[in-house]
Amino acid sequence: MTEQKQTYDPATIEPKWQQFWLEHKVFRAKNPGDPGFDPKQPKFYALDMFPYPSAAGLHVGHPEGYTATDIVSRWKRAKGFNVLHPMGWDAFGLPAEQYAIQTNTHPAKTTAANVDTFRDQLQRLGFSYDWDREISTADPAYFRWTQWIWKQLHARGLAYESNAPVWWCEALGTVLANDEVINGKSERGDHPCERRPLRQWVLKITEYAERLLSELNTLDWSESLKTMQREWIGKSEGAEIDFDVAGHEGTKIRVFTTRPDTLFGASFMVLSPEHPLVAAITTAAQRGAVEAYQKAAASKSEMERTDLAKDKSGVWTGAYAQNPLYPANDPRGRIPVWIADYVIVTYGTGAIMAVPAGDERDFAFAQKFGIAIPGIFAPKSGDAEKDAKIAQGQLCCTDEVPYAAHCRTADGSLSLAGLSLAEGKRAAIDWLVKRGRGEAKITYKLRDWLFSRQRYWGEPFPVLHTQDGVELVPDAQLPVLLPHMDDFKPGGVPESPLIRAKDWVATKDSKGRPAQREINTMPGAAGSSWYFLRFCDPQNANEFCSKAASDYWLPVDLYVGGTEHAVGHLLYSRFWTKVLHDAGRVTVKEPFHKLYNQGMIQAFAYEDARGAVVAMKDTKEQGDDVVHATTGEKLKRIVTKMSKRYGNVINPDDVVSEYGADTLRLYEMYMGPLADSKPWNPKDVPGVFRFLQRSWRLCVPEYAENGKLHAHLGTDRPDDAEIEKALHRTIHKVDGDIERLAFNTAIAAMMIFVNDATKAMDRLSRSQMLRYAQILQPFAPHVAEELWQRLGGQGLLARAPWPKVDPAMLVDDEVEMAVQVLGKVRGRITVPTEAANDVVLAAARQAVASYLEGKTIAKEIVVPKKLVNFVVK
RNA sequence: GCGGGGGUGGCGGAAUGGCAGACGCAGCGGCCUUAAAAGCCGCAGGCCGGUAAACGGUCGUGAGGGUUCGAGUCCCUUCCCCCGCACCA
Repeated sequence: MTEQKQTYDPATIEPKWQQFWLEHKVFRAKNPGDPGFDPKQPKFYALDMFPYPSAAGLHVGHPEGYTATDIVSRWKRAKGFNVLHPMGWDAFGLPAEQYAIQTNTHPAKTTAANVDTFRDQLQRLGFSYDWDREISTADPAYFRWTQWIWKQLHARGLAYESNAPVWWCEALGTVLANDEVINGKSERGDHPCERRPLRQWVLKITEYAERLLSELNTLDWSESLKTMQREWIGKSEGAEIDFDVAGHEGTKIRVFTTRPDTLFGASFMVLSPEHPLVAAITTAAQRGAVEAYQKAAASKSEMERTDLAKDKSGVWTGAYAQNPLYPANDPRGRIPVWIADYVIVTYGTGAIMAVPAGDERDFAFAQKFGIAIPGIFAPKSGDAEKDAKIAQGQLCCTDEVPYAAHCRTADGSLSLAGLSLAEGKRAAIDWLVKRGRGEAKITYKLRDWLFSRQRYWGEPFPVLHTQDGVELVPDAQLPVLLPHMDDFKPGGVPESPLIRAKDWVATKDSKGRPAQREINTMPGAAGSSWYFLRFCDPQNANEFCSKAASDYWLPVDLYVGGTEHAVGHLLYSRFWTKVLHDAGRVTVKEPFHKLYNQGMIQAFAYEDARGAVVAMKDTKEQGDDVVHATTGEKLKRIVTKMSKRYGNVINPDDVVSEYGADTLRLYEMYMGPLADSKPWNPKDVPGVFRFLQRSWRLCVPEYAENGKLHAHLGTDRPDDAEIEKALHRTIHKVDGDIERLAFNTAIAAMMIFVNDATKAMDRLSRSQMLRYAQILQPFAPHVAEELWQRLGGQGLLARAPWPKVDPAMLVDDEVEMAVQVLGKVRGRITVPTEAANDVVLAAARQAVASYLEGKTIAKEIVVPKKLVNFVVK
């Protein structure tokens, strides 16, 4: 007999099962038409936001969301669902190209290497992906269809070339989309950007603004995320109004306003400095000042412009506009036209009617430049002083208040007094429409999607520039491949590095005449805008995704990822899905039914008295404190992002080699609620490892022949009633907690079970341990599978059904109830669970008799199975 | 400034308006061991009283008020932190 120590050793268990799962394609999802596909089986599509395979490898943030969807996937499989749980690579993009420039390695090569690393790392974590569905956006077999979808957009008039100003980033050598620029700096790298006119491909996402907005309501997304999208789309309802310009017959300035009802209070007008009419209407006397202001505004970066937001600036053009409400000779209708940079050329019409009485910004401007502020409201709030100020235009009012009596035209055709705000708007618009001076108008902040980049490492456009204009590459000739190049350095404005691939650029059009290929490439978000579709049918060589496959799998039932894609990726994916829906290619209108944002995994760092973060290598523990290693200064612990600079980055590989993948998965789920940001605490990791070890120990004795279990688990024996009850409760709790993505409390429940079971070790039955392994499986699949096998479970645990909960096991015969007097617990009683109130009360009175003595009971409250409260006097 | 989320032990966090602090970490005590580690068993919010234990009292979920028999949870006021948007007419 060879007894040896049987320790829980993830390093041997985990690779064994990973290999088994992979080789036997255990997690393969069947599509309609596949052999063995069962149409009666319900489906579940659990999707992760696929990673950009960076050279740095996997970050501990990745497995957080990935573990969450994996738990749900494994649980759904056990519940009888056909589960689609795929993984792939968002492989085109700037970093690979930047890296290629630095190291002179082709991005295809580095990307392939990074993908291999990521795949290895993910496979070491035991995720139940269907690896037969692995896709990469940089794979020609994939981007062939990205190009094809782009052609669909083009065919529907949704892709066009534009020369409008776009965000140009000198440091990155490319243009960027609106959501890639934050406060005038690039999201990636934080480089300054500026607006420049360049020829670009643009997608008409604005045509879908209304649907992108209204169909948000059908989705199971967090309110905050929906709000972010709503605000990004930025719908405003109002009117456009034409103003004549004095002395410029036929010239009209059109403004957009959400408050046409305040037209009576318009006392000046503001054009953005870039407005096309500025030059025409500026008087000779003002020309110098106006041009100087325009020049200054143009040279200011967006950053500076917003920095100066507090202080209004502007210049009068010398021109006057005519308020359409007043007759031409009425001085109230003659309003000066200014230019100011608080009016943005790209929003609305780039011009506003300024109503200082009803708009804070206009009020501030009027005050600064001494422009009249005609009062237009007659509020009756009870605060007489405030009301008077508003009436006289000394105070700005943006709330709904009654209109002043003088808000009426001379002929009485428009009179606002007595109307509500909504009625006032309606009346003003009707009046303007009738006279051809304006119309109701809805405006969106959402801009069209700038869809080209001056870079090498992206999808080429299937576009030829011929002498007759743009010609598209026929479907049969897709994909248009990237040419091989050795030098990818940005070529500067406006050429992408592709311009140097002369043999590639020079080609022939369909008539055999010389033509040039489009040298811009698609942005990173192109491939990720439809990958969830390709996962449904990843190997299809004839279509981007068969309708049968997308009809079956879509929408995604659960999509988990970071909040950083709130407006970019998620909006673009919704847009493409809607376009493909309109084209009759997919049935769903929305791709992602339930979306869940995981929080960020942060880290501890230590800062000194000056508030500067001290790198981890310069700190040391001293008793309960952490001090500066050289100066000995006591440091303060803070929670911050993981950063190379601070030296507090946790590498998932290290955690796996020290504790195993099951521990990593479990720890990340145990840290706290999935949606919360929370710091990684290395000291907490052994806690969940110990839990797995205790789970192991329930089945495997410390010293035994290899593979041997506790003797009592070798035979079938009746289940101990107490343990059985605890087990059913645990299964029930874990079920409910997975459903609501509360993995931390599910794990806590299993810990309680293991603690109880450890104390009753010799009463455990094999059946109980098998069921425990089943509920542990979604969280810690390797150790669970190993225990299942050793216990002689039937087949593979990964394919075993979820254990049944007997509702009778969830109720006790007796319950303990707290007895309160005036809300304070003064005693406890144990009564039959279904005891009548009077029985409960009798027991309760007895339990707290000493507190009731000499008092009158004013009220008795019984909360069944919980407590009794006596209100006494 | 506007919008959203949040403030609970030494730390991460639990709590359908019903016994605050589950579970884990760190801490303390014990068992095991020559010893240590590991493991196992147990204790553990603060304060006051009690030689001590049992126990008893009292305070306690950022602060202040309110509703309620009862509030971490609901309402009002206020402070602080995080995220998003930011002159969008």
